[in-house]
This record gives sequence, C-alpha cells and structure tokens, in this order.
Amino acid sequence: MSQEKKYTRSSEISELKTEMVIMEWDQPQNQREKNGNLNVNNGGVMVMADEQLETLRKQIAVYASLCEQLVQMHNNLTLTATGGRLGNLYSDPLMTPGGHKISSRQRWTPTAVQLRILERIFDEVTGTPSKQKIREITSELSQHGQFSETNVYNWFQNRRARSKRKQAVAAESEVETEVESPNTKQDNLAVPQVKQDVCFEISSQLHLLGGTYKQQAWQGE
Amino acid sequence: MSQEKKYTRSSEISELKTEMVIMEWDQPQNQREKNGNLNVNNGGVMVMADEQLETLRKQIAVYASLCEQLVQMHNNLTLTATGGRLGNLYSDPLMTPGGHKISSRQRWTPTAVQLRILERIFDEVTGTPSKQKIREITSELSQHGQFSETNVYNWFQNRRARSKRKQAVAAESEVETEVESPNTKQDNLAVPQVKQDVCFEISSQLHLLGGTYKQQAWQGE
DNA sequence: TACCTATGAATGAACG
DNA sequence: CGTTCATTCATAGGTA
Repeated sequence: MSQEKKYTRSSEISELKTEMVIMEWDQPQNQREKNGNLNVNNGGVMVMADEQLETLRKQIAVYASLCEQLVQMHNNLTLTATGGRLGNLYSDPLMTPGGHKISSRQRWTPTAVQLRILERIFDEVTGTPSKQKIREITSELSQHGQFSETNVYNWFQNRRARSKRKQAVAAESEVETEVESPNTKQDNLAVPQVKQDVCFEISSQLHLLGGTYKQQAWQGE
Repeated sequence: MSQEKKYTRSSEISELKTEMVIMEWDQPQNQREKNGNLNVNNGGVMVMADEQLETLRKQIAVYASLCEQLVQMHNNLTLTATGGRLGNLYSDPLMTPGGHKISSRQRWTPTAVQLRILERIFDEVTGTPSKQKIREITSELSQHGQFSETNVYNWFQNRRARSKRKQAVAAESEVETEVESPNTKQDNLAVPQVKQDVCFEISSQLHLLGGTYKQQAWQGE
C-alpha cells in the first residue's frame, strides 16, 4: 500500500520581500569601485567605514535570511515538483468500497515552464483563447508534460474569470469609506491576490541588494 | 501502517538552520556596541575595518551568488507552477524600529462574533451566498474586524464543502462498515526525499559563509 | 518538541 | 462567460 502523496509546495516567499529591506549605500558608485581602501584615504570619511560595515552586516543578514528561506522552500518544493505528474505515479483506481467516489480524476497541475508560457500567452491574447490557439499551446506545452487541451482551455477560463473578479473586488474595496479610517492602505490581512511571479519579486530584491559585487545574471528575459 | 517518515515541515530544515549559526566577529560585542566609531579611534585597528569590509563584501558576494542559484533552482522547479500556491504576498509587516512586529498577517481567523453571524447567515441562505450577499456580510462583519470579501467567500465555500463532505462520509459509513479506515482519507505521507542533494550543497556553502550577523529574523519570535 | 486537527486559501474542473 | 464544486495545500492552535 504505497500511496504517494505530493506534499510540498510552499509559499513562504511572501516573507522574503518583507525582510528584504534594501538599504542605501552611503557611497556613490565610483567610491565603491576602489573598495580596497575606500574609506581610509579620505580624511574625515573614516566614520563611513563604520557605517558601511554596519550596512554590510545588515545586508549579509538579509542575505542569510533569504538564503535560508530559499533553501527551505527548495526543500519543500523539491520533493515532487520537477515535472508534470499527470501521467505517472499514482495508483488510484478510483474505486472505493461501497461508495460511488468515481470521477476522482487527478487534476492537472501546470509546471513552472508551462505556467510561464501560459501567462505570457494570456497576456498577449485579448480575451478569447480561441480553439486554434489552444491547440497550438497544447502542443507547445506538451513537451513539458502530459495534458490535454481541455486543461489549457480551463486554465484560460479560470484565469480570465479570476482576474476579473480580483479586479472587481479591488475596485470595490477601493471605495472610500468616509467614516472609516482616513487611508489605512493596510488592507492586508487576507487580500493576497496579485499572485504574480513571486520568484520575480525575489529576483528583484536580490538584484537590488546585490549591488556590491554581483551584477545581474538571471534577471534577463 | 505508518510509513517510515513523517514529513514535518521544519524538521528537515532544522539542520540547515543549525548550520546558519552566527559567526563570531573578530570584535567583541562591546566593541560592536559603540558602532559609531569603533574602528577609527583605535590607532592601528583601522586596517581591520578595511579587511572586514573586504570580508563582508565577499560574503555578500557569495550570498548573492547563492541566492541567485537558489532562485534559479526554484524557478526551474516549481516556483509559480506546480502548486501555484506561492502567491501569498501579504502587505508589509509593519516592523517598528523598537522591535515590535504586528503579527496578524497571514490567515484570517474569524472572531467569535463574526463566526456567529456567518453561521447564522449560512443557515439562512439556501446554499448560494451570492456576491451581493457577500458584500453585505462583509460590510456587516467589518465592524468587528478587518477583512476582505474574499474571506467571506472562502468561508462559505469551505463551509458548504465541509458540510457536504461530512454528510457524505456519514452516510457512507452508515450504510457499510467496511474494513477501511473511515476516520479520514489522510493516510498519505510518502515523503520522497530525493533531490535533497542540491539543497545540501547550498547549505554547505551557506554554513561555510557563516551567519555573520544574522540572528533570527523571520522564524518568528 | 513533534504530531494532529481544523480551517482558511488556491485552483482545476464543471455547471448554467 | 460567470459562478460553483471538489480537492488539495498550508497554517494556526491544541495536545501529548
């Protein structure tokens, strides 16, 4: 009785950005260039070294935290994330004793690659997936996993609908409640949404942070 | 019945975290205290600042690289894909300089009052909350706490689903007392730990780097 | 400290 | 197309 379960998945990234409080460098770029001895040859700038030190430490702290969390996420995700699992391991003959629990089809879960492509296309298309297009997309994405056109269709439908709903809700909540707090732009607490490319955010943060040595590498695309 | 491993969200990572121990600085704490000018008033210690700076920068560089890799891996694996559950960006945590953090980001938890009202309404409605209704409910409950309509929506959804499920399960077990486990369909736990190696490497690097400055940040209080 | 339960949230699929 | 259902994930809180 080996029942496979696919845990993992995690969304701890949300915290990352909160921690990533990028701090400014007190020194301009040119100063940073000669990082071998930038703060000692300047008469009274010595104090700066100290500040910088502090800053650097903080940066490192942030980085450390970041890495830690990333590792965590990776740990969680790694377990079963790699590819589509639509047609692979999971032996569930949809047969329950006594009950009629049929139709227990496992739902398709797009992989990262697939999702990215889908979103891109979603962005391109104005509002109708168009059957023809769906076929193409399916073919395209089929290389990264097995699934049917119906999945794509559904995906677009859902995507559209939810997008709209989110917008509506946002707009609605935007209505000013005069008696209420002036502008508590703090409507968090359960209005996540926005679910964009989280990784992208991380990337941004990283790239912002890492002005010291590293430049950019993955930020491309 | 039980498999070999239990899958705990944080236990696997525990070792990683242990490696992220704070690394001692060549300076004692008291020195760090007066970080306003710790390395300038000491005749020959100035160089140290420089060295330290250099070291710190290197650390940052390494961290940056690590993060980069991590993000890359994450991107490849599942980031926004497999689970898609990763879109949890909540709003800023509002961290006060004093060290106070306003918890209450994350999951909305209905208060007693809210719950009562919700249940009452749930009982009234035949089974379709209807968006309009949700709006009202939200408005009404907003007096007892801040939350969005989505919460209400979700609440009803979950409520109904759960209700149904319970009923179904009850009916099923009522008709037949099978040998299966009627309590819960939660006999999962397979825990395929496979690709851990990657993380392992990274963790090694991280640990090499040392924590430097980091202490606890996100792991919560 | 570790597991379990309850439940809020996310999302693929289906219904009208 | 908009709305609802069903399933699963992830987390807060309780318990041993």
